[in-house]
Amino acid sequence: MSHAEPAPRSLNFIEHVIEGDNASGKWGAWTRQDAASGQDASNPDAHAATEARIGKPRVHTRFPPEPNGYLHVGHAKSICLNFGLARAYGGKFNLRFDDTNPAKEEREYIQAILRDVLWLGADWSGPFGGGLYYSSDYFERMYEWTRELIRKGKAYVCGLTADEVSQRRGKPGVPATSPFRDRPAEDSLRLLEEMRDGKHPDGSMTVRARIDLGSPNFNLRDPVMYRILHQAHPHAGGKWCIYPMYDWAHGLEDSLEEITHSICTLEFEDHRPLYDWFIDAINEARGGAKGSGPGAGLHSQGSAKGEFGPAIHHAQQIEFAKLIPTYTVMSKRNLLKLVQDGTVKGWDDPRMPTIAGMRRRGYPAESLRDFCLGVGVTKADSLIDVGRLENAVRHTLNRSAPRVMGVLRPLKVVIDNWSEGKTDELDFVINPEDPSAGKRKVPFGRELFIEQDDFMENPPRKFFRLAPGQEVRLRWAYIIKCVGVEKDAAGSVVLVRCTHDPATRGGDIPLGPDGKPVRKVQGTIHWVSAAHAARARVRLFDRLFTAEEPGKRTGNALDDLNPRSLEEVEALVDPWLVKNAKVRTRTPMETVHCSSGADSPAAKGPITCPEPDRVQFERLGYFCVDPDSGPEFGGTGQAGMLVLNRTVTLKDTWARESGKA
RNA sequence: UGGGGAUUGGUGUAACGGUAGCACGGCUGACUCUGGAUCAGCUAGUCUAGGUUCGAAUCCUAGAUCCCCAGCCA
Repeated sequence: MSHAEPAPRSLNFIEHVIEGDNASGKWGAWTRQDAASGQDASNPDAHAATEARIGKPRVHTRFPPEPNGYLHVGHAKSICLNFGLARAYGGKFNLRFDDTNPAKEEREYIQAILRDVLWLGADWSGPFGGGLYYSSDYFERMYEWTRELIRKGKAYVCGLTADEVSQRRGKPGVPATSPFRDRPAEDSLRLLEEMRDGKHPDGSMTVRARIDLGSPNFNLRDPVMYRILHQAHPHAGGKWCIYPMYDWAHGLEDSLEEITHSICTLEFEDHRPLYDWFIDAINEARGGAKGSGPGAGLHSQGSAKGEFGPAIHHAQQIEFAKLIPTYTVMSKRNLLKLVQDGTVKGWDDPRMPTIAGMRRRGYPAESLRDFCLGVGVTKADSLIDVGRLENAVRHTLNRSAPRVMGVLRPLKVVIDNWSEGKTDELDFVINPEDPSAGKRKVPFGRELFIEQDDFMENPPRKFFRLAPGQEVRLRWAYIIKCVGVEKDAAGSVVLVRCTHDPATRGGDIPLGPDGKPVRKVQGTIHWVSAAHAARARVRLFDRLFTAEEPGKRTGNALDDLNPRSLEEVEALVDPWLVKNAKVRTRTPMETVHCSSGADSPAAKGPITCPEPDRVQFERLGYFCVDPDSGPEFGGTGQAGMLVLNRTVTLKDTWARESGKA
């Protein structure tokens, strides 16, 4: 063992389960037919992945969002996990809308979710994609299965109202009750049909599973399978007025899609016995092997066996702890409230922890993926320092973002020994981390602006910036020396007079006879030329909440809102931005394989996504173009207006140190 | 009080009876035309009490603490 082997990445507990399943052959192997279904056949990469898949152990995951809001960073973790597993094991990943409750769901959310999932790179019809599905496309089958369970004596139509069910729920040790539990199957079958036909009002009756009214697990106390809801559905339209409950539907969806590993969050752990019960109940008196392996799924054509047909597929559910970052709220209820209250300007407000918000804020998809990968997967509740997400963003952007100079809070500087009207063109390194990015020119003149923070009349020790009598380097320009200040009536410095050293053009200090620089200048500050600078409206964001865990104190997260989460300043920026920066419209994917064909909102055209250009303002942070900018910047705002978002600051050890003092 | 989960440095996460490791943060220092980046070093941990064992984060017993569940939400 003389040479170092690259350490294999340690597996998380879900990967251990999968590797165990693969070793034992639990889920069988991909067949030729199975391996390609759900994918875009015209994609050559998909074809290659399909060929590679045939014969390998099946790993099929899914991400099942309800379209009742925008996706947030917690969903991003689930997407990365599920898609990442499919890719790592050469399997497939489905996107499935869990659209069982039309009261809360909207088409706008469907579109937003498609955009966000694709933006993150979880391409459901690409090489590792299994297609796009809607639970509502399965309603007919679920209805048939419901009839089957009634016929088997495992379900019944219950005439209790919601309040009555609640009153009769029982307590630990005290069983629930229902007077309708022994209703004859023929009666239930007839009532179910009437429910479907719209003959009964909302809330008047439900279909319930006959399981165990005394179970210590309340999910098993005859849970509701169907409720009446006379409401149009964003995907199914007006076809239904009864809708399946999530608990009844979810395992069936996984079954139909032949999902192997159904990954969800911890709160569904004690629903698992219910899902298992439903599948077992359907498989009772059916043929074929129960419990595992492909059954009567969407893509297989198993021959009918047993009274009710072949056994259906039974996915394995695995639960993990959801992602909770500090200083943010994750519940859709709270996020929706922020939007409806007008606390933020919409689901994609850059302060929101939504994927759309983070994209608009300037976070690259790659950073989100790195972050999600980095936090790991376990069953232990964990609070993730949101600074970790910000670090991931800095890490990506440091390598990729072009540098530019801009002054947020301008202070005027006049170079006394620079002649009026004279302009110099200086070389500016576009990205020191990426020499291939090259150089460009930046204009310099007699009047400049620097950052107010970069000048102090009475500086503390170790203030390596501009101060009376002190020298500083202007980035890529000249060494200047402060020779005087002018103040307004209130005594504030409004203008700094300096001289420049012509021998330091480009920012280099001349070398002495010994080959060493003749003097040392500690500080370098950024600047813009007053005659050339462009104006920009810059939005500076702070955390939306002031508490690590919003709502921990009072129970209401909104009590911890940060009243100063947004500040807007008029900045002066490098004119280069005006010609080069914009919000670009990307088309992440042209074709979409979908269970419901041309009826799907997704099938109505390519999915487009705004992707803002990002830059680093040297010494300040990363910024991106906001769509509130004018049309010339790819936005929808007032013509000529450039609006920038501060994505994240640079690490600032000076601010921390000087703050301590 | 019934049921279901969880507990390893400040934070996140490995180790599956055999040297408690990694990442982030923090602290030093080097380097630097961004007080950025980069590089090097340091820092600090098995919830508690018993038990089994040559050996326990890991197995057993008892306890503590935290999270989830009693929607016709998902």
